[in-house]
Amino acid sequence: MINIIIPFPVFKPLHLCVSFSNSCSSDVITSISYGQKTFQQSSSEVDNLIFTKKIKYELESYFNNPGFQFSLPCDIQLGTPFQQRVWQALTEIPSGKVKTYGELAKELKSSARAVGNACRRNLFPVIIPCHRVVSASGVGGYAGDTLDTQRGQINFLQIKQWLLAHEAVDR
DNA sequence: ACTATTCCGGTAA
DNA sequence: TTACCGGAATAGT
Repeated sequence: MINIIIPFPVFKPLHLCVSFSNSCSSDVITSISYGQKTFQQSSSEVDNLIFTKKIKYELESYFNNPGFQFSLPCDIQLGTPFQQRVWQALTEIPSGKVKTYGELAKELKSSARAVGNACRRNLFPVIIPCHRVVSASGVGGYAGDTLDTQRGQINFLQIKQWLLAHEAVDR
C-alpha cells in the first residue's frame, strides 16, 4: 500500500492522505483520510509514479476549479452492499448541488438515518462527495462531527462548509 | 445500541 | 403565525 500526502487549501496544517494499492495490474484508491502534517509519506520502490501524479493532478484540479470531475478509481467494494449503493449515488450529485439525507433515502428506498451512516463511513471524502449531502434543516454532519459534537481539534463541519462554498452552493 | 435524520404535535411568544 | 422542543419512527451496522 502506498500513501501520498496532499495539502488541503486554507485549513493550514491540514492534508489529505490518499492510500492506494495495486491489485492485479490496476491501481485503486483504498482510502482517503484527513490528517495534520506529521503523517508519513511512504515511498516505495514500486511506487507508481504515473498514478501518484494522476491523484495529485486531479485533486489540485478540483481545488482550482470546483467543477472538475474526478475520474480516479476508488475501491468502492470496500464498503457494505448498502454503502456501495449510497456512495455510487453520491458520485451522481454534481458539483454545485446538494441533496438531503431524506431525499437520498427516498431514492434508495431506505431511511435518512441509514444514509447518514453510510455517508459517515465514506472511505473517499472529497472525491466521493459526501459533503453534498445535508440535513433537511441545516448542514448535517461531516467526518463524524455535528453541530453539537466535535471530536478532534478541528471541527470538520467548517471543512464541509468550505467545500460547499467552493462549489458555490448557497445555504 | 448505536448514528452525519426526519416528521409531527404541543406549547409559548 | 412562527419558533422551538420532545418523542417516535426509521434502516443499517
